[in-house]
Amino acid sequence: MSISIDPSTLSTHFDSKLAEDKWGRAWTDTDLHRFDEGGEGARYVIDTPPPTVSGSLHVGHVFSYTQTDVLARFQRMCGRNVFYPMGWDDNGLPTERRVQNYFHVRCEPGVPYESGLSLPMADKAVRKEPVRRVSRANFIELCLALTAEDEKAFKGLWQRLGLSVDWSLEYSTISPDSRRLAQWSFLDLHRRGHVYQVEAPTLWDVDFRTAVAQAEVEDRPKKGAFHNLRFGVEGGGGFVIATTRPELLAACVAVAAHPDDERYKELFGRRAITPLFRVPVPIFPSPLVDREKGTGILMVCTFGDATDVQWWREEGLPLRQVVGRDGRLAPAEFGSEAFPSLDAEAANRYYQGLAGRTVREAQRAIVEMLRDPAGAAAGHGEPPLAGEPEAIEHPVKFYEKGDRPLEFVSTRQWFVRLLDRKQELIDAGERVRWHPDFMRMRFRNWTENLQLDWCISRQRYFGVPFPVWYPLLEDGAPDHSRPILADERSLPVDPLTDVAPGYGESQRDQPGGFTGEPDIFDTWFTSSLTPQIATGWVGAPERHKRLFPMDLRPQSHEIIRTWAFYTIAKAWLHEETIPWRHVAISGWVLDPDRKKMSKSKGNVVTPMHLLDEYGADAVRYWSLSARLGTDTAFDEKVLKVGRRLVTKVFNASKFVLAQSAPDGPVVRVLDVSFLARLQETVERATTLLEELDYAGALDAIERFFWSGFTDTYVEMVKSRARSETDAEGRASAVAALQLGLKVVLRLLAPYLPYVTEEAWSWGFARTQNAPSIHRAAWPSSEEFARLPSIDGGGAAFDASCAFLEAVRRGKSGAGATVGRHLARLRIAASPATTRLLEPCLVDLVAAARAEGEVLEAREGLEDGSFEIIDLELAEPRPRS
RNA sequence: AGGCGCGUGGCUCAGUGGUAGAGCGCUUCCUUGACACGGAAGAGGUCGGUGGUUCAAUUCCACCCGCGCCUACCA
Repeated sequence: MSISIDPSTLSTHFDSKLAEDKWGRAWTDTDLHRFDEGGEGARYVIDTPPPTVSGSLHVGHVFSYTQTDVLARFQRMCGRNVFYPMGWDDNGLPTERRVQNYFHVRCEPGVPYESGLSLPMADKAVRKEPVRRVSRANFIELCLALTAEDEKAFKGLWQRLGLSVDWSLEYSTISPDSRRLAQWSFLDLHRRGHVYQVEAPTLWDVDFRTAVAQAEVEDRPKKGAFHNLRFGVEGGGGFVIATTRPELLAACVAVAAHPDDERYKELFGRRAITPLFRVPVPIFPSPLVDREKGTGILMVCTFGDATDVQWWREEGLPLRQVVGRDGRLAPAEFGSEAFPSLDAEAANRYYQGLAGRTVREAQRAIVEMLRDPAGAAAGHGEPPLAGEPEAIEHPVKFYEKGDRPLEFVSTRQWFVRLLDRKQELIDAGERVRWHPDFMRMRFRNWTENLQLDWCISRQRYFGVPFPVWYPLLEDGAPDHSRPILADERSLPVDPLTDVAPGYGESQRDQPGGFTGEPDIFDTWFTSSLTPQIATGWVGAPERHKRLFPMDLRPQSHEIIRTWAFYTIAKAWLHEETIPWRHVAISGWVLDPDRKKMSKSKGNVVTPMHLLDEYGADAVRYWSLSARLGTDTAFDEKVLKVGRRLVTKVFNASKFVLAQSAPDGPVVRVLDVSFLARLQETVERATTLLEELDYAGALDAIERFFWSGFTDTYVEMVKSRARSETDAEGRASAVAALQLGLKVVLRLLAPYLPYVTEEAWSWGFARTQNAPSIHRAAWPSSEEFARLPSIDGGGAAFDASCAFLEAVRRGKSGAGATVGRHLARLRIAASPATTRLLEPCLVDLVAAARAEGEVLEAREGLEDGSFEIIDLELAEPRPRS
């Protein structure tokens, strides 16, 4: 059944805003993207990345999320029952920091709860006041309130973009369901023996005052200096060590040099004496020492770096923790058992000038002390500082969201044991298909280099609490060796308000009673469960079984070591499986100078004005023309190209559907040949999309739409589609045009959902019995099956295009426009090409605006090439 | 330092063992009956460098240079 619309009833231009509003609402009202829970057919299950709702949106969000959406839409049109949820990762430090700044507050657990506290955004005046201290419960309420706001903004953007998310599957990582699953995960890992707690040196951020995991650590180049310090040796003599951290001298517990280093060999086994504090420490050999670095001999402290921690363990060294959790030097009593000294009085005098100071301040202070000869290890002689500090630049470990270097601080933390499962995790990573494939290396590389088990406890507030209490001994100290775990039926629990099993509230924090674990989980401990949260997992085991492992995990490459890694680890530890079969890694959006966009650089592009200016379809086009895994410089030109394509789809649809003819089969060679090329495009695009190469598919579709359909075929059959004399030819042309459009619109639908839906609604929605193009079937070869067969397939169409091109070139060379009529036209082609074009010639002559016999065979010409023998313009026709 | 990726017209990016592609920008031209939020034609590249394999290399291999990222590097 062919369609004929009156184009004058349609607007001249496509109004993207109107369409977005109209169709966005229609899709919501009809539950168009709803996953069919009871559906028996093939499913396609997506583990959508829950964005951190930090309040700020940028084009990077648009970019990667659209790349997922196009795959979801493709799969849905292929008839799969698509499970496409959206989550919000709302808990964690970024949120806490945003809430602190937004309301100008700090969480202070000791402060009493203020019922009904709600604060406005802090203005300038408020910011000048001292920070407002609020209780933990109030702080959490503020976090929840602000993230709810932020989530609204994100959801608005997603809907405007046309993400075909099933919003009934929306979740957040702080919701009661997520808390329950995260706590259940902890209990399960505990049951399986995968978690442990230990008091041990841990990477510690002194500003956030929390432990952090290896995955959240990054190195930053920092200026520092080698300080050469003279150490004494018991029984006389001395040597010079080099250190970048002289402020840790009081924490020195040993001295080490390379076992083969002739300079220091005779020192091994003897004891060194530190300057200022005059602490005797062992001198031991270690192959880990680099003879070339510094002076080749170094001091071992509590703790300057990871090697110090290693030596502390291996050599059984004592603990002298001088850097406190707040980043200041803690009090120390020299002459005590922990801090021995040959001259305790002098040591304490020196240390008094350091205690309470920050690490930076302490370094400045101690360097001055070290210039005093009285500080020498022997109590006299040369000053401990040999020469001036030598400035160097070296990498320093920072928490990725922190501002001051991390310290190793010995604290009690919970860990998930991973180091003994490296190989299993690497193998699991190999069983997942990575797109592009080389991203697999990132995962492998990271896993192989893993140094520490996963520290999952954070000394923070807005997050999922550990479902754990501890008994209090008679002296009131908690007994961490006997944690009381929550009953899994009681989850989620908050041990700070819920009572430990077997106790009464009156026993909280009383000797002989219990105390709640105040720590919360690392955010990744919960976000690594997004597949399980989305499926329902323990609460819905049957559903979980149906949906897990999932099909697709889209994400960006910088979080392979966190999100992908932890998610694979969790799935392995809990169920000995992989969480998903495919991972699609999106690239970054870079600024036009190819620099990473970041708030601190101030080069972030926000998306809303782009949607207003170019329309959602054009913005999607920009996102979808970038290949997976490839970083893309933001370029507004591509948005313009997208908008041009949208316009073209709109106009071409209008034209095609305005043609009318009685129903009839496609019979003409040109029409069949055109459709043969289209069919190839369908096959190619389908193959590429199945391989997640949406950008390659778009390229193929767009190229055909533009140069095969609108620039050429439409022009070739314009005349016949309106013919008053050739009824059969007219029917064939209109049928082919409409079939072509019907196919092309569906090919473009996942990319440009709004304009294709609009055009679809003009007729195909009715004739195809598919009210929405997004639930219409993806084009397949079957639709081309009833066409007559012709020799050469698309060859006649290709030759026709080349013919038209030659004519246009000729006209342009003669200074005429495409539409100019020709008084005379003679073109030569090879005999084979002439034969091939014979059945198409009527159309081509009409399209050329010529008359009569125009094509003649000539030996010696290459097949498919044309030579203009004669071309004479007709007199310009006056406009009627 | 190791690994991975990238280097193609002014710009953004495709692509391929056999004559180099698109869009933008640029030049010239056009309000033709879907479309000026359009259209036609044209100029513009020794495909980072050097070797090698091959009848043939921009494509495969080796080395080098430049850029980016990941990992390691706090004495």
